[in-house]
Amino acid sequence: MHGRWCERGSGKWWHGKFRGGGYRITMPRQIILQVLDESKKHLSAEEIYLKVHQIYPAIGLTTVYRTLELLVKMGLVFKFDFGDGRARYELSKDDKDSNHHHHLICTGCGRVIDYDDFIDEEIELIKKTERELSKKHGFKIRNHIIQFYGLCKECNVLED
Amino acid sequence: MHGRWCERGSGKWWHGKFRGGGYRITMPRQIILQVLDESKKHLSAEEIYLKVHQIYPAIGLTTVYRTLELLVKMGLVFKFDFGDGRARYELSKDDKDSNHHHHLICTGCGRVIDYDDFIDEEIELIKKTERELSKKHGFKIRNHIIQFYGLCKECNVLED
DNA sequence: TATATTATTGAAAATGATTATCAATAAGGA
DNA sequence: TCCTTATTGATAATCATTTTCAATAATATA
Repeated sequence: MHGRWCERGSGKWWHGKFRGGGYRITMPRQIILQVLDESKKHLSAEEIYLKVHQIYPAIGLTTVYRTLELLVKMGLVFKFDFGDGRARYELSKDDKDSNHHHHLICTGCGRVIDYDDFIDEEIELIKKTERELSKKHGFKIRNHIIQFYGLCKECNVLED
Repeated sequence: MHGRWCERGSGKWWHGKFRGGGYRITMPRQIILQVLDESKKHLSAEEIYLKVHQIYPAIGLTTVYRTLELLVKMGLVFKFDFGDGRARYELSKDDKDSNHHHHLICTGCGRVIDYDDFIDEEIELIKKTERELSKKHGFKIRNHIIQFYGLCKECNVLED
């Protein structure tokens, strides 16, 4: 259960981040976050717009883009690119690495497979690498992308 | 030394791949590959076009795009996206993992740092992961992207 | 080597995702 | 409730990448 998007008073986990940044809590922003929260998949701006539009038709595509940009800047949302010309967005609740995953992309048909059955090793290594890079280059690392590219079973057959 | 792009007879390492695929070896393609070969950095289509244009002004931007697309399809070139709205291209000579590297990207100013001083573990783990994914999902993995996102030293200071 | 076939090319137009503009609206503080 | 100003939505503008199509040039063939 995710709770109603319109709960009074209490406010959502992200309300503080908004207020702290001087950003207002508006209907479009609430709905866009709701949509992102309810769909675990990486949606394109247009897909988000369509879902948002079903809940609250008055919201325009421009606002969706603007809000996503803001959310990315705030670190609440992560923006991916799978090479098909449109960006994908995903809520980046880094609470205990839940729902975190990497991607396996078929360059033949564009299919994207999420995988999250990392070996613990992988997570350990990422953390270690982050620490090293952070130290060496003075970066404050916030996120990472790991994507493997190749041909899926079907596309493999068609190949040469 | 890279040799002249126009060597006779002998032909370049990629001639076979072209002939085998039924693709013709043309001047634009030779020059584009030359430019990619001489510049180790990830260039955008426009940047490639400008360099190509200096060598052989008759080549148009369209051809650059088309050729890059072909090279990517053939697996000779790899296409990256750093989130600034334009794709980057890099020769993917997978000869002994030379020149292979990962990226560290500043979401503040867009700066991109390559790093290739992997921990041995890192390479091992990637290979292992590739094997596992390959087996589990039936993919024939050809390449991967690993990118860390964060704020560089300068942008870090400006932040909140 | 000359010729036929057809992949490739370049210029210009089209596309499609994303961004800027600007007047109207609504959040949140006073 | 009123005021200030962030936010919004419709439209137009951008800008990277694709498509179109007639002209050209790389190979195969004679």
